[in-house]
Amino acid sequence: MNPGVGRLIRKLETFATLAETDKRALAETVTTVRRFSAHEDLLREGEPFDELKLILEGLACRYKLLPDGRRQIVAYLVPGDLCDIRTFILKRMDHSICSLAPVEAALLSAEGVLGLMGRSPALTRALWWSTLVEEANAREWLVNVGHRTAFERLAHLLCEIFIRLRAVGLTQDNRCDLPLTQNELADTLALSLVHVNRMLMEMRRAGLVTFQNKQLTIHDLQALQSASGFNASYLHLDGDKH
Amino acid sequence: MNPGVGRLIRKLETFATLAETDKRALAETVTTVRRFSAHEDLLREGEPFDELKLILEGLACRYKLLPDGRRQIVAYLVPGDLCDIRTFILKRMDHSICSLAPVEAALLSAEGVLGLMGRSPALTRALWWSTLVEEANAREWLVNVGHRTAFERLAHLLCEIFIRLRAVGLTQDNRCDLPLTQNELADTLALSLVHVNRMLMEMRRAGLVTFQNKQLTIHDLQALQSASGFNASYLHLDGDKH
DNA sequence: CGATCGTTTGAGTTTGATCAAATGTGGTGG
DNA sequence: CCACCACATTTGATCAAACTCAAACGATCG
Repeated sequence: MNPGVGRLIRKLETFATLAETDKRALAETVTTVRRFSAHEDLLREGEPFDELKLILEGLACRYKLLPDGRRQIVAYLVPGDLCDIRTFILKRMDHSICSLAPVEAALLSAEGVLGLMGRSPALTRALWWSTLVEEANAREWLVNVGHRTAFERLAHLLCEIFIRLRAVGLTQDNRCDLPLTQNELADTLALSLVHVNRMLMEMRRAGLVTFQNKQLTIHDLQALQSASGFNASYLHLDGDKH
Repeated sequence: MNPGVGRLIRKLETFATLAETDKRALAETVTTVRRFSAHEDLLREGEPFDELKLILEGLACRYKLLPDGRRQIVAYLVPGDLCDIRTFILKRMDHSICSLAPVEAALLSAEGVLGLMGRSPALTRALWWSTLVEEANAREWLVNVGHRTAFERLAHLLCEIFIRLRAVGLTQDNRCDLPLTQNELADTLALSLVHVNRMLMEMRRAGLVTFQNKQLTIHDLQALQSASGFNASYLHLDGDKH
């Protein structure tokens, strides 16, 4: 079985202990692994589905387009995240998903996962949990965009990204790969590209953060957190375990 | 059984047909009905729980406080909405819930609902669905606050509120009671009170909307929708039915 | 070695915030 | 019924954060 599924299972197990049989069965729903290049849509608004995508490697985002062509990125997807579990329930996506860097995704049989959910309430609840964590994330972003200054907003986002990547083992010390452009940060934070750039420079000058060549280095996480009012609890990385 | 539960059941049934026994059992989890006055917390961040609250009457909101005391309202709750179903899963609330007007809420036995969910996968999925609709709502608000002008933002919010209230039968023609202050609109839209007032006046002058004495009158819903780029699909009021 | 994409810098503008004060309204108690 | 108070709305004036436009600079790549 593909080892990438392990990240998903590990994530779900921060919430609930799953039976060995469930874990094995989940891993067996993987049909193929597919690669996407950067800036390719993994899933488009309103599209049908017969498979679920699980991010194994790379970085992707959920986004919404406005009539005038501007884009709001509403979430990031890191390895271990499921793209479209909500299509089981909602029938149509109200947003699209796009790779930011090359992505490797496992395709899970929708039928298989549905069947599994029918047999395992524990798994169902674990998947429900994962969507609630995303909801909490969206709410925090709303606060971020609504009530924080540009500097705080950016600092908050960088804290979040770093800590999420650290949780899945994708950081080294105080650094991580972050295949984003300043433009994409702007689309996330609802700021202009120019202003994002200025805030990044300010952070660099202040010795807080360096973001260059797709590498993010956080020189003082503590300071960055308090500068942005960051509190990781909304990420639910520790225990919601019952 | 309390008739107010009917609104919840009707809402859940836009998603899935529920068995008669499930519906009856759900209604029977109601232990009491409790009244809250305006501006009273129904549920505070981090609080324990042993009951679920279902809004029967009135208006409430989810909100988050910032260290500096400013407040972001992140959702409204109307009759038929459950306050805290996510505490089953998340264990701790990462936000609080407060009444905006006097509220009547049914208290459901948490134990009872949990038991019911254990026996009825259909109900579990219906409740999951209801949380996903809230997530979609939060994402749309993120777009609203991030990318729309003050005028559009306010127009969009008024469309949403009106259409949600209409869906639960709480409008008369083009009017509805809306027990909100301009200050609360400001906390929702991440605008200043003064600016919300100016936008409201502008809408009134344009003959689009009147909002006075806690009464909202939408003179031209069509125009208001197109002025704000409103598209109701994120509310999932029609069919996600399988 | 252009070409393309991303970053950086400067100058001027605008949206919406802040501060301050007037006006309106509803409720309470004398 | 009136005086008063608290709260909500309205208006004006000033200010600042972030935007837009424009252009230069720097990498990376075929």
